[in-house]
This record gives sequence, structure tokens and C-alpha cells, in this order.
Amino acid sequence: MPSPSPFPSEYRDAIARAFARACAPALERPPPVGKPRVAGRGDLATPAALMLAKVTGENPREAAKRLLQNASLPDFVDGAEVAGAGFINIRLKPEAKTAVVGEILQKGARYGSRPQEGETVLLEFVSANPTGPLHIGHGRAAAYGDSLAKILAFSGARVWREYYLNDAGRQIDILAASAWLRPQLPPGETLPEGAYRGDYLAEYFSAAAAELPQDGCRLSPEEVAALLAQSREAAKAANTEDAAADALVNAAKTAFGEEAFAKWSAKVAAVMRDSISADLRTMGVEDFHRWFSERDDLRSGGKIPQALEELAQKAPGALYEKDGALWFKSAESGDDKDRVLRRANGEHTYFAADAAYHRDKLARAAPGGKPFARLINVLGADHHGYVPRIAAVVRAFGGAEVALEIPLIQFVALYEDGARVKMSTRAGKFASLAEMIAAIGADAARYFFVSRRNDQHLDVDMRLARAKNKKNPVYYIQYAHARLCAVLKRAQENGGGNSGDDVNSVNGGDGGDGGDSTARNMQLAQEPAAVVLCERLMAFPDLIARAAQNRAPHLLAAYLLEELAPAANSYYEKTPRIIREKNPDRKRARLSLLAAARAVLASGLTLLGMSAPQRMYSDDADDDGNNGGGQ
RNA sequence: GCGCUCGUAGCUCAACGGGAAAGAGCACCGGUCUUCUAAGCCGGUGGUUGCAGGUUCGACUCCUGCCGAGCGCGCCA
Repeated sequence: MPSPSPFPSEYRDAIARAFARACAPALERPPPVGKPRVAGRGDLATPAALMLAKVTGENPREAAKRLLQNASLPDFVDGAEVAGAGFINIRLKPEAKTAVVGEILQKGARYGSRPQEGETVLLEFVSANPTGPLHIGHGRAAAYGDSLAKILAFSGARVWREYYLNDAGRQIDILAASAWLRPQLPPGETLPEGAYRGDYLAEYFSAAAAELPQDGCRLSPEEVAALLAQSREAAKAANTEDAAADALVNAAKTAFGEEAFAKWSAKVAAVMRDSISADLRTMGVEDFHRWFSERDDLRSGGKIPQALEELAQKAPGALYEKDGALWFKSAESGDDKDRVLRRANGEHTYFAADAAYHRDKLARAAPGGKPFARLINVLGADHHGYVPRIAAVVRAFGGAEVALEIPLIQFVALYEDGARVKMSTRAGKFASLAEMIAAIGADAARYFFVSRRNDQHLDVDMRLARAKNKKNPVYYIQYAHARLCAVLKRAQENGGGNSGDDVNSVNGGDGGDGGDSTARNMQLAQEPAAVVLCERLMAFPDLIARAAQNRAPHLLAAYLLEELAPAANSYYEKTPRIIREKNPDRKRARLSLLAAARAVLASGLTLLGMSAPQRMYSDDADDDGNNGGGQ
């Protein structure tokens, strides 16, 4: 009895199993089955014989020949040959490849996905301090984290998305004092170095500041002048900008009263948080399951001292006192040096708060009841020095069985006409994420942010990002999707009679036997370009698995740009007048292929957080003007 | 100085626990619309994987040294 033919996405496993049986019991795990490196040498390839030869010590080519004789390969295999040092190349029957169309139409948006039965993951990303607008580096982290979350979930993980908000502490107090004082400055005057001085202060906090009571919270011009002078003197005396900021904070606390200032400080942090959230929404980043607040979730419950106590308990010897401060022995775990948790003045450090935060992560129940199996913290590459101490503290809390990963996001540089766009946080001038999105659009920002490996520097060509031609990857991919939509839409409109039914069934996704009958029909659409397109569609599930496994959304970006979109465009170009095709079965087969390609393009774009437009243009003809175009 | 990340075509980048003759896109050259989106498609030119060793049947991939780049090295956050 021939077993039912598997879906094309299961071919690799079926072949791997066949070779594993033929190798048994020599190999510990099934041999990998992948794409041949060299084009034109078959559809799939495996180094099974090389692996076997390593164990048995025989000649790899001999082993390969023996394997081919012993292995009973599945029905969909057309043939297999030994090549090179002992690789086995496998050819598939064309109809086995075009069968992927039926699988895609049956599974719809689920094609390439796995059921939500995988491990639980707490994915923390962005976590920018709420002291100013997001800049482009945060944007890259957001795009990476959001796409990674989608890809992991698509491949079966249960992902919890979280933002750690440092909405309390000295920096927030400085921001609160700055936001309070700024509207009271005489014209031409600025806040001292060390305070927050960006123009966004006026923009973000004027509404909040207007609600402050007039008395007490307002200084006279003389008082303002005196405070500024005092602050600058303090900085000079102590030889650090920090002193200037502290002077402002103290003045604010006096003017407000401790309690009222704490409220104001919380208000300022909340305003910044809302602004960050809005920026992220603009870029299509899904909201976080939780904004973990240092103020509300750690400090107010006394969680930080609790964490230090538990640390002392669980990892005796890992804490010690020196010079009046409390230290954590991270140097023993690969850190450069030991780190201070509680300063001599009694205040805890940022690291202590982070330790408490990770203690909370470890103690929490993931969806399903058990603790999270994996913690992923997406960090800016400038924080790489922070990795060892976090890993050490997670281990000290007993999180040894929890996998901690910290992907680093390298810097982004913007280029406009070949010139680097200046970005300086120093002077309060930002290359802000909002500005970038306004300039090139959310889709382009999302694409470019994940177009390179996260740990590589990224250059974004702003002019290219705006271009409306195939040089712009964003445009090119979306264009492929839009033109397929146009054809399918036209087919539906022109259809009438039975061809209308064809299109409906094509567009309908899974219904009844959809897959099987489509698969049979596909025999009528096996032109080379169609087969190539089907090969690319078949690669999608493996690609997603690899992107998830390697935490590498860029692989999906590259797949869409270099494999799927070109194949879809190419098939479209080489198969003219699909709508007028006389043979209804052939027409239906071709439209099915277009619908399958459209579905996978849409899936890919969605996983990258990009839109999949139905149409790209109508009447606006512009060419990014090379001659004349004003300005 | 120490640590982390990295060095691949003229440019921007890929290469799945080591696997065949290292792949794309851009740039450059040449074709292609009485046809559903030509804002597209088809064809062509390009390499000592920074340098020198080592491990291996096999190295862009692992190890060592050197050269070069970025980032980090507070009782800051």
C-alpha cells in the first residue's frame, strides 16, 4: 500500500528518514537534507554518506553508492546520484514540486507555521529609558524584536513580549526637573549641562506642565536666575555635570515638596512612555504584553531589597561588603570585575534593579503555568559589557536551567545622497525614529532595520528607501504582491460563469478537498518558471524554521527579496494573458499558483511587520526626479 | 591597556551543528511592452573570504598570532 504522499514541506524529513534507516544504526541523528549548494545538481542533497563514512571509515563515495542501493526513497523522488566527494543529490518529480500550491491554498496563512506547542519565551526588547524620544537605534531594536517575536510565534513558540521601563530614579528626576524648569527660562537662556535640554521637552511636557499649580511650583525670574547660577557653580565646584543636575532636582523637590515631586516625576515618565508607545505603533510594532515598570513593579513593592536578600540566600558568598558598598562577585563568572549592587550612600544601582527584574522574570509563570523556558533580552550593542553580569545574576538566582540569550543590535547610520545624516544626542538633536519614519515610511523603516544581521552595522540609504523602483527592496517586494493581487482581482471581475468559480475556489483558502484537486490540476502548469516558483514556495517553511532557530529575521528579508519576489515576477512575465487562457483547468492552475505566491508573500511581509498592499500606484507618476525636480 | 563584536566582488550584504566549484542585490554593458501593474522581465562581466600559521578527508565557518574597524571598560543609567 503506498502511503499518502506527504506535503512538499515534509519532503526533507521523509528523505532524511529514508537515509537514516539505510544508515542505521551508525548515525546518531538523521542526516541533514538541504538545498544543493550548486544549482542544477538536483533539488535536494544530503551529506549522509560523508557522515556515515566518518563513522565506518570507508570511502565516502563507496558509502554513498551503498546507501543509494539500500535506501528506499519515497514516491515523489525522481532519482538520485552520487556527486563530488560523496554527496547524494536528489531530484524530485515536477508534479511533486507543484503540489506545494495545493498545500498552500489549503493551509492559507498557516502555511509554514507550526502549532503553538513550542517553548515559552519571554522576549524583552527596546526597553529604552523614557527620558527622550526613541532614536533610530531603538527603532532597529524594535523592528528586530517585533519581527523575531512574530517569527518565533509562527514557528510554534509561545512568546511573551515585554518592555522594561526605567521610570524611576535619578535620570527620571533630572528629566522631571528639566521639564519643570524649562518653560520658566527667560528667552535665550538654557538649562545647564547635565540636565535634559532637548527641544522635545517643550513639545512633550507643556500640557502636563500647564496642569501644575501656579503657586509654589512657579519660580520668579530672579529665583530662576539664582537657581541656574547655583547649579552651574555646583558643577564647577564638584567638577562634574552631575552636580548641576542634582542641584536642579533638589530645587524642584523643595519647590514641590517630596511627595508632589514624586508625582510629577511619575507623570513625566508616563508621558514619555506614551510617546514611546506611539512611536512604536507608528512603525507597526505590536503592543507589549507588559510594560514592566521599575517604579510600580519593583520599587514600590520593595522588590529590590528583597532580591538582594534572596541573592544572598541562594548564592552565599556571591555578595560581600567593601568600602561601605554591597558587591556582587560577577568577576568569577566571566565579568571584567565585581559590580556594586548597593552604594555606600544606601542607594541601589541600576544593576540591582535589573537583578530584581530578572528575579521576577524567573519566578513568574509563563502561559501554561510553568516558568519561562527561555529569556531573550534584545540589547543595544553598546551594552554588550552588561551581558556577563546579567548572565551571572540569572545563574545566581538559580536560573541555570533557563536559557538566557542576549542578541545585540549594532548601530544604524543614515545616509542621504551619500552623506551621513548627522545624529547627536548630545545637543538634544536626534535622528529620531519618528523623523525617520516620516521621511521614508513605516514599511521601509521596518524592512531596512531587519535587512541585515542584527550584530552587523547597518547603513540605510534614505534616498533608496524612498525610491519607487526595483532598486528599492521594499518597493520591489510589495510590487510583486500588488501585481499578483491585480491579476487575481481582474480574473475575478472578468470571470463570469464557471471561471468565476475557479477564481473563487482559488481565493477561498481551505475548503473541502481544495489541496488535492489543485494538486492534480497543477500538472497543467509546469512550465520552468512555474516549477522554479514552486521550489521557492517549498523553501518557505524551512526558511522560517531557520530564521526562528537563528533569531535571524534578516534571512526572511533576503528570501523575499532575492528568491520569492523575483520568481513571482518572473513567472508573471513569462506567462502572459493568464486571464484569457482558454483551457479552464490550466487557467485555474495558473491562478492557483499566483494565489499561492501571493499568500506566501503576504505571510512574509506580515512577519516582518510590513503591509502587503493590494495596489501600489494608480495615477501618480513620479520618477524620483533625476532632472529638474525642484528643491 | 583589557574585553566584546566584526573584516567576504568596485558598493551593500548572504552562506542553516565544518561539507561540492563561496552566492545575491546595486553599479556597469546589451536585449525586451498591439498582452492582466515594463515602477517589470531576460542575458552578460566580477573573488587569494584582512594577513600568517594550526586542527580536519574537507575551513568563510573551529584554534593561535598579527593588522585594521566599531563599541564597552563609574559606588552613571
